[in-house]
Amino acid sequence: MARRTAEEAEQTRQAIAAAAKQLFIQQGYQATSMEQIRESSGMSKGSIYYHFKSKEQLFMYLLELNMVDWIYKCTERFKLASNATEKLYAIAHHFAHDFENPLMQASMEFSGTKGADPEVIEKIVEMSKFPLPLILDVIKEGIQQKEFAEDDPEGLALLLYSVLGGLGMIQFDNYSLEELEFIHRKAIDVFLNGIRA
Amino acid sequence: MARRTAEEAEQTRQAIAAAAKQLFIQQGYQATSMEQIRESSGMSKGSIYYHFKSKEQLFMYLLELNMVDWIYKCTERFKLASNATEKLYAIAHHFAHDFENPLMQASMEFSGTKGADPEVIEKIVEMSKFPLPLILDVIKEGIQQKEFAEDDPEGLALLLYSVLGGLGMIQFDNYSLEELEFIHRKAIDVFLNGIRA
DNA sequence: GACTATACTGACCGATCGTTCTAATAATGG
DNA sequence: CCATTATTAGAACGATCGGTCAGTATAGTC
Repeated sequence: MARRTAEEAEQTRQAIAAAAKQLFIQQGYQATSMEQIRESSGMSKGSIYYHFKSKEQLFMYLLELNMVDWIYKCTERFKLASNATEKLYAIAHHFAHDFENPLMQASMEFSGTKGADPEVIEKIVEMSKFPLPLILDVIKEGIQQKEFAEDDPEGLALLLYSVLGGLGMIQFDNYSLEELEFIHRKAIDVFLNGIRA
Repeated sequence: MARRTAEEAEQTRQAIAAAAKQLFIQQGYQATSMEQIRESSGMSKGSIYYHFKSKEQLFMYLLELNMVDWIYKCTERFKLASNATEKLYAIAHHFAHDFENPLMQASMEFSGTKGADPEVIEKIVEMSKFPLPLILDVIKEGIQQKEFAEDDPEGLALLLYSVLGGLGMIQFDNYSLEELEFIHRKAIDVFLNGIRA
C-alpha cells in the first residue's frame, strides 16, 4: 500500500503526532524512541521521516501546537472572567486540567540532550515560558485596577508561574483531578491573599 | 598503573562521583553517558564499574548523598531561626543557594527511563520528596505558635514545596545569585503574607 | 493509458549506549 | 618474597539509537 489521498496523508501525520505526543508526555523526550513512535502509531519508519524530518522537529511541532492551543483556551476562559482575580483562578484551573502541558517537563529535559541543535534548544527554552506574558498581563491589570497591592509585576508573575509550574511537575500519580484542582485553587488563594491590595 | 591504597581508591570513587554529579546536574540522567563520566573523571570504564555496579546505582548513590547533605544543612540553619517564619526564610535561602539540588530535576526525568528497574524508580520518586516533611513540620509549628492562620498544613506544605521546587526548575541561566535569592525571598514574603495569622 | 509526484515500506546504516571481560599492576598479608 | 587480592585500564559486546535509502504502489495530471 502506498500513495493515499492528501486527506489520508494528513491523518497519517496526525496519527504519528498523536502517538508521539502521548509517549513524550509519558516518558519524556529522550526515553521515547522513534521505534516506539513507529510501533504506537502503526506507521513505518519511512513514513514518520517523510512527514517529520527529525525527532527534534517532530517534538518542536508538538510543542508549538500545544502552545497555541494552550493560549487559545486560556484567552477563551478569560472572556468569562470579570476581573484580574478571576483570571488568576482561570489560569490555575487551566494549569490543573492541563494534562497536555506535561510536555513542559519533556521540553525542559530536552535542553540537556547532547548533540541537540543549539538553535532548537534556545527556541524550546524560549517557548517553555510562553504562559509568563499572559500571567504578567493579568497581574498588571490587577495592580492597575487596585485589586492587588502595588508591587513588582515581573517578580510576581515569575512567582506565580513557578507555583503553578512546580505544582504541575511534582509527581501527582496518586491524586485525583478534584484534589489537583483543589491544590491549584489553594495556591491562588494563598497567592491572592499575599498580594491583595 | 593499578592497585592503589584504600585511600587512593576512595579518591577515585569520589572523583567518579563528583564528575557524574556535575554531568547529571548539567545534562540530566539520560543525556549523560558513562563514556562522558569516564572522560570527565579521567578514570577508566572498568574503574567506574568496579566502584559502582551500574549507572542506576551510581545515580542513586548521588541522590542519597545529596539528600543527607541537604537535610543536615537545613537543620543546621534551623538552629539560627527563632520561629517558624524565620525557618521558612531559611528553607527558601537554602533552596536558592542549592546548586546541588538540581539533581531533583534529573531524578524526575529518571522516572521516565525505559527498562529502568521499577523498584529503583519508586525509591527515587519517594526520595525526591524528602524536603516535604521538613516543610510540613515548620508549618505545623507556625500554626501551633499562632504565627500562621489555622489551615490545612499538608496542603500548605505541598504548596510551598511546589513554589520553591518550581523556582528551582525554571531556567534561570541569566539570573545572578542575588536575583535568585531575591526571588526566593519574595516567594516567602508573598506566601507568608498569604497565610499570616 | 503513460507519466509523475506523493505517500509509504522495511531493510539497513554507522554511532553510541550501558555493560562485561581479560589482562596488567601494585599493595597487602603470611 | 611469594601468593593473593584489590584496583585499574581498555578492548570488545550486543542492543538500541536516530536516520537513510532504494524501491513500490497509487492518486492525480495530461
